[in-house]
Amino acid sequence: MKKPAKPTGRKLIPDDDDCPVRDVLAHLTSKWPMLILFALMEGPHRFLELQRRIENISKRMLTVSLRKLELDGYVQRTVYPESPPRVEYALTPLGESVTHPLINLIGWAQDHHDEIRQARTDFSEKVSNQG
Amino acid sequence: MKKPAKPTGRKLIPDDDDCPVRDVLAHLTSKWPMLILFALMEGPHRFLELQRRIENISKRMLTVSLRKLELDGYVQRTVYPESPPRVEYALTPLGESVTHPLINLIGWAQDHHDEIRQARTDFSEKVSNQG
DNA sequence: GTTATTGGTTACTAAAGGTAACCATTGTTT
DNA sequence: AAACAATGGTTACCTTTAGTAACCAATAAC
Repeated sequence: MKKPAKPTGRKLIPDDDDCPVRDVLAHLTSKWPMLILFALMEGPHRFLELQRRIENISKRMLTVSLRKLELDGYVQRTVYPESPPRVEYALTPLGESVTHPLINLIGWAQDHHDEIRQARTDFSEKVSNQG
Repeated sequence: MKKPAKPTGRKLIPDDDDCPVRDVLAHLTSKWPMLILFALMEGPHRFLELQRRIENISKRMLTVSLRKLELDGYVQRTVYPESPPRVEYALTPLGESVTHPLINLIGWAQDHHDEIRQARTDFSEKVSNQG
């Protein structure tokens, strides 16, 4: 059953699967994947190096996030058959490519962090004044 | 109890609350908030206009996402005391400002969407070949 | 033989995402 | 008058994701 035509405006995005916002960015821009990509910008890292580098990330979340980044082609995982095992994670060309728009966004966030925190304070005060 | 000094590398980010990635971007870049910001770039919208515009978003998710955007100062909510009620959502200057880095990111995602889907296919094949 | 290192996995709980039904108000249709 | 639609939500509920702590096998050092 097709959806009935909606009266107002046109669709913002054609379709769930074809929508880069939903399909690409939601994977990329959540908390841990972004921090992992930034760590890897400085060169390949081993698993526990990444964990030590990114405070407060658990092994599980690191594994899960790295797998997602590998799945989408941002990160290359290389296992060296040594003992204890050595596993290196490195950016692919696609991963390097995406760091540029992400760096812009990070820069914006740093520049406006105080402003956003002020907005949160103002909002709380406004709400409590209104009852 | 303070954490013992970690031996390898320095911290990527000083502290959870001071980290713009965790504090700013994770709020901003998830699926619905980004789509809402893009809709509002074309001008103020009413609640149900937004819902019709952004396919598959429920009223609850729209409310929740709009409240977050309002809290962080990206969106201004204005109630006109009419009946039936009229509520308009519009970008603040901060909200307009953040659209620029977000548009870059969207552009990247559109340009590389096929590449990412190919990477997913390749990864699935690689995994199934390895057993 | 206990400890530490490696790179994870498993079982579990807490939080967020998401749906369908409902609400009060007013205006329009029957 | 009764039913229906439109407004902008809220409530109760279920599902999916995020996140934690404990555990694992293999090897080397003490």
